[in-house]
Amino acid sequence: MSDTRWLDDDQQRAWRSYLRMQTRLTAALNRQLQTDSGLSLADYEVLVYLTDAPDGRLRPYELQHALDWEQSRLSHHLSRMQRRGLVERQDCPEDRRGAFVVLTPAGREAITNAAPGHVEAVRDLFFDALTPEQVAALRQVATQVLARLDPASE
Amino acid sequence: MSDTRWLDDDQQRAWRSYLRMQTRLTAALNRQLQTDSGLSLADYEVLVYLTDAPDGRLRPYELQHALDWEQSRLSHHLSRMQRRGLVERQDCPEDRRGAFVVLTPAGREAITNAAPGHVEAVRDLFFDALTPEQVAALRQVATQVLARLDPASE
DNA sequence: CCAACGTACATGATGCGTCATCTATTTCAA
DNA sequence: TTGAAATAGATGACGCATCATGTACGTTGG
Repeated sequence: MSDTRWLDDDQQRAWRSYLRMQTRLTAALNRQLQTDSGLSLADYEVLVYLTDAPDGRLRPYELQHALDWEQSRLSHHLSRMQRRGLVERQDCPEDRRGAFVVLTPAGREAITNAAPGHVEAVRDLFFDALTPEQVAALRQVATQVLARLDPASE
Repeated sequence: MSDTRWLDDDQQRAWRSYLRMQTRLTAALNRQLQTDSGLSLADYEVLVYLTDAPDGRLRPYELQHALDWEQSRLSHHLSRMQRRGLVERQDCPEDRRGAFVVLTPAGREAITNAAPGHVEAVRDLFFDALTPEQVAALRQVATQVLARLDPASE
């Protein structure tokens, strides 16, 4: 109840463009990964962090913070990846509540095979369409919006 | 097999920032809409287009092109919205394969109630974080990436 | 010491999105 | 005109994401 301040035409157009880019770009990247490697974007990100970890092994909560995912999303996702043989779960002796997620050889192979094509696609569809200045500007935009979303991030 | 050209550090950082903004921003907007109005972002977009149509009525394929959705996504989504009483389906006499989607009074009420809060959130989380120049730059970025994704768009 | 509280993780339900596939109708060309 | 192809739409299966909740273990203050 009150006079809502609507978006002006420029803002509307910018917003719609942004939404459309987002939808299409992630769809395209997902499709590329899926058809070329049988992985989803989410799989890919999980595997990246595991690959960079010592022994390909992390506590789920570490992964969760690195990915900025909800806890239950990660848990469900790890279950599916485990079912497909990409990761394993191990008990954690130091904290009996906890666990470890470990990259399996199949998981390591999957990310190794997937990475070149995915990077290629990101470059082709995104970076090659933009100037370095635009990339820098976009990064700045993202940073400011993130600060707005989560004032406590840093 | 060959020397993949990886992303440099700036590109990596920009890419991660972008992905994180995307995830968090849509999550925040979805949550706002959901808790304040019981609608999802997808519901909202469907209702917007229906509201702007004569008699609140469109052929599904028109809606599909306007939204830039896959056909089956729309069909499933309309089924869910129909189940909740937000829209109805009607037969189309001119093309017996086809149909109409019509806004119900409940649907019209839902979008009317939801719009101010949603616009407010978009403004607050997005536009208020950015300068007009940044908004223009982002729009340009989206346009270029979209052109890259779909050379035949226009 | 132990009760209260916090943390690590799992699970079931449900909505969302894609793919593959199916049906019905229209269109178009030989 | 008729058969092939294109178009409009629905549906089932399945992976993805969130919310609510549950369980087990650690931590801490009295």
